[in-house]
Amino acid sequence: MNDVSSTAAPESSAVWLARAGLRPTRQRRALADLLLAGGHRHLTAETLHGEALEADAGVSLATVYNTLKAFTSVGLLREIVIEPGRVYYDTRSDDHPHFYHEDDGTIADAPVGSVAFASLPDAPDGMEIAAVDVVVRLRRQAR
Amino acid sequence: MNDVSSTAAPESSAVWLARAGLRPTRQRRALADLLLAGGHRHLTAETLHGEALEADAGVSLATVYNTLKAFTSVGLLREIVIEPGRVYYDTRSDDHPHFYHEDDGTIADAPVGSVAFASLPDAPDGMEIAAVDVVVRLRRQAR
DNA sequence: CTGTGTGCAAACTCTTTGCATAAGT
DNA sequence: ACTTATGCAAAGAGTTTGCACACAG
Repeated sequence: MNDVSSTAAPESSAVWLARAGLRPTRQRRALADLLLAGGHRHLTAETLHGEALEADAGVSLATVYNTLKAFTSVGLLREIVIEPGRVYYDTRSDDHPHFYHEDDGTIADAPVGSVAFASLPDAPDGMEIAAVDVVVRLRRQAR
Repeated sequence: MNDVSSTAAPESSAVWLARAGLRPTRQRRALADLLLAGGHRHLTAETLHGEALEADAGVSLATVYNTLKAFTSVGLLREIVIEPGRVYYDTRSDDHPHFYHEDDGTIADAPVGSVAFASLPDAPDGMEIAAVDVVVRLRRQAR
């Protein structure tokens, strides 16, 4: 199924962690491997913990939370807040739009370049725009 | 300041409720009055409950939650999800962009028309775009 | 009257935290 | 060795829910 070993990895989890100045503990490497596997992903702490369990990574839920926060704070991940009471993490950390399927609560990247701004607001005095979150909410077409 | 009167006087909470087919109970009228006062607003259940207490409206927190949900489901309000674990309600229920001040967690409407899309993604097959949430995250300018 | 809305408190979900143990440098 | 990370379980925040009573139509 999903072989996590270094065959196709664009970059090893060790490098990924080292670059961010994070200690490459077993758990972090395991989580990083899971995160890096299969391209860009959107997942919750619970989801990742579930995957870690399946992969016999031996990582506690608390550590998953800690690690996701750590990864986010060094710019490796990005938080996505769409549903109340649930935080998604995106392995793509740049500013890009998302589809949100209201029916099943899943998140997906919108096609690259599909959202373009004709204009953006000026930031108020002394402020600057840190990011522009765009969520395209989708629902099943009424027919 | 903020000119609330578009053409007519701010409509009464009773009318507002009736139009939506909601029973005008004392609590709902009180909450609607608070919501309609002072133009468009962004608030949380806790905030509104606090205001209700100050106004001696005699409304429980549970009822505030129920009422906000009820108002939202009939299109009177709109949910805004920006911070994990906290839901904001917007008295403006149309699709419009927001400023989010990361420093203090406050929300404001971005100037009308300040955000315009040059392009929007096509909805996947069988789907349609229900809304496009745009949040411009602001932070204090680095100097 | 009849049914819907309200209030209280307990329950729930997701997330965070304290502290002892284990692992990295 | 010394420091930082991990794991467990308990605490915390925000929100939801069950049930008895009150009120609107």
